[in-house]
Amino acid sequence: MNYQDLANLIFPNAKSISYYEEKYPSRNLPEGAIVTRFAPSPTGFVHLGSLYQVVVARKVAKQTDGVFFLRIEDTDQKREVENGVTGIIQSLKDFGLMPDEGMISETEEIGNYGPYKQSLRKEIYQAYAKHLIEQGKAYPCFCSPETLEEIRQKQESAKIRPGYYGVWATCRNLTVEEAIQKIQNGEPYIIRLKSPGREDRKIRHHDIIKGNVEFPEHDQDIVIIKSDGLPTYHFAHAVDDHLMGTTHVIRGDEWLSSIPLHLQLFQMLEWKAPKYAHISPIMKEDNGGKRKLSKRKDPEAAVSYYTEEGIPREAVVEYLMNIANSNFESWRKANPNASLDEFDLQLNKMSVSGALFDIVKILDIAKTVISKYTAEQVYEEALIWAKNYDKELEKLLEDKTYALKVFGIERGNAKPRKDISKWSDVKEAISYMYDDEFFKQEQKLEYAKIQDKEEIKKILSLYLEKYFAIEDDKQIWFDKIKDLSEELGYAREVKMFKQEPEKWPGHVGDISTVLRVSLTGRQNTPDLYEIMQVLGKESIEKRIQKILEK
RNA sequence: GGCCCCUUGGUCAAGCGGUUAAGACGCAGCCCUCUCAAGGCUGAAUCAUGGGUUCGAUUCCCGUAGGGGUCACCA
Repeated sequence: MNYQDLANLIFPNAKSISYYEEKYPSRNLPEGAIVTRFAPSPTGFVHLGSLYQVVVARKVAKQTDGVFFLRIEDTDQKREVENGVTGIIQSLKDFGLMPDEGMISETEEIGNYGPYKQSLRKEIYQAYAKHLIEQGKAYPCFCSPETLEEIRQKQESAKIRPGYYGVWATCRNLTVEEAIQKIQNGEPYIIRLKSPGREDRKIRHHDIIKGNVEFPEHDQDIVIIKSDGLPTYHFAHAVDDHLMGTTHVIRGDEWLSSIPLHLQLFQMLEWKAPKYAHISPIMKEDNGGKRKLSKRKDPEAAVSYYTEEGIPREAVVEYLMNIANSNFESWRKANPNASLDEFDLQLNKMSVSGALFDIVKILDIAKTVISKYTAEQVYEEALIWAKNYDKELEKLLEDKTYALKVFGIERGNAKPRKDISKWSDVKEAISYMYDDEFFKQEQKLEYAKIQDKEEIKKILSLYLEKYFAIEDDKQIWFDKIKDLSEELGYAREVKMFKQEPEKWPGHVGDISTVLRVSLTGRQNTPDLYEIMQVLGKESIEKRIQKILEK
């Protein structure tokens, strides 16, 4: 009886590993091409931190003519969520971050290195587990969860390192005969790695982001195949990333401490280990302290939050690029309209410590992003958002021709307006451009310097009678406002007024404010001339008339 | 608790033994032919702490404190 017999007894039907090595040959890619992946559990939920990993991983793959693929890690059936894969793929699609290879729907996939869903790869893992058993590098363990718990308690009370290792790993010393006997007796078991590591020795490793790190060798006999026959994360990682030709494992830094184990796994399987880049988490301020952005506590942790708020996805991606490489910001300033593809993202420039999440910064980026949109784009995006989240806005946008005029105000020029940072800002920003909405709130107009009702009426009626002509160009329009001011005894230039303020009751600005408030209900608006052009003669007269009548 | 990682303005950060310690967001002020957003200019604000090493430390080494991660048949 030898290891071979044991292996055959445990996995009688497993194929030889050479079958898989031939089936998945190494990729034929240009020198320096990076193969990366996103490997989430199918919970349907995509965390901002995951999106961050995707942005980074996909970018480095793309810029080296490599491959970015999506692998679903569903080896924990307890965590299985209905349509979990769909949710993930939808999020990637929303953000324009679809993978080159891997799962593309709940059941479909593309690429030659599949299946890309781990539960479908069961026999592959078993083949490799068998291979390890044959070499005496893995063994069946018959310890029950209760036994394991007892061991842990003994270790704890003795204040020694917990775990299944060294003298505590009783099953590693079972003879082949004993193991076979137990299996034939029907005792349940799992497969453990026979770790060759020693805790008193150190390993050194270079992580692309974290730099040089030193750890004790891994010496735990970790589980590689669970009682359900599926592999644990660690084993699946080694097998999959080897077979799928991953060159760079880019993942959250909660995995950093698994490095000794993962390196050991690759060594025992006699494979070249991939390079690792451990990304620092995105943090959140929590009364004084910092903590990881949390799915439970922070709505902004869910990628769906940005969709719901109407924050353009481009802005989120740009923000993430910003966190990834701080030189992105100056690149963007120098190349305001360049595609992200042109930016060269460097993994080794990524920060080693976690950045605090900054919604203000995202919003700042977002308003710049939106300012570059055409009126048509703003309309389309706002409408899509409105359909899902704001029926009133959807209704306002019904008249597309008019909406395009509204969105065209101060847009498309060299210094486009920057006052919308999310689609949920739109209704507030444009509502007064619609008569129905305007008249709803028109009764509570708040004027500024000039408050006197009669004076206001005087200004408005004179303007309407003598100075208002919709066909005026901007210069004439403004000159007329000045003339109006002068005729009413106000300073025609603000500067004149500032020099001798006692000489006048006010200046052009005060007069135009009266007009602005009367026409829009607000003291602050975009360019009044453009607003009036969009409003049109009829609406303007109606709005002013209403005030004069009161 | 063991092991590991981290620490520059309020926030993101550049820096890699000698600098007036960049830049961005935010904040304040000024300017910009009418308000606001934007833009331009100006300003306030930073090297956690104690020891070394060195002619000289933000930068290198050690300790301390603080923060984070990890110690499953979860990923």
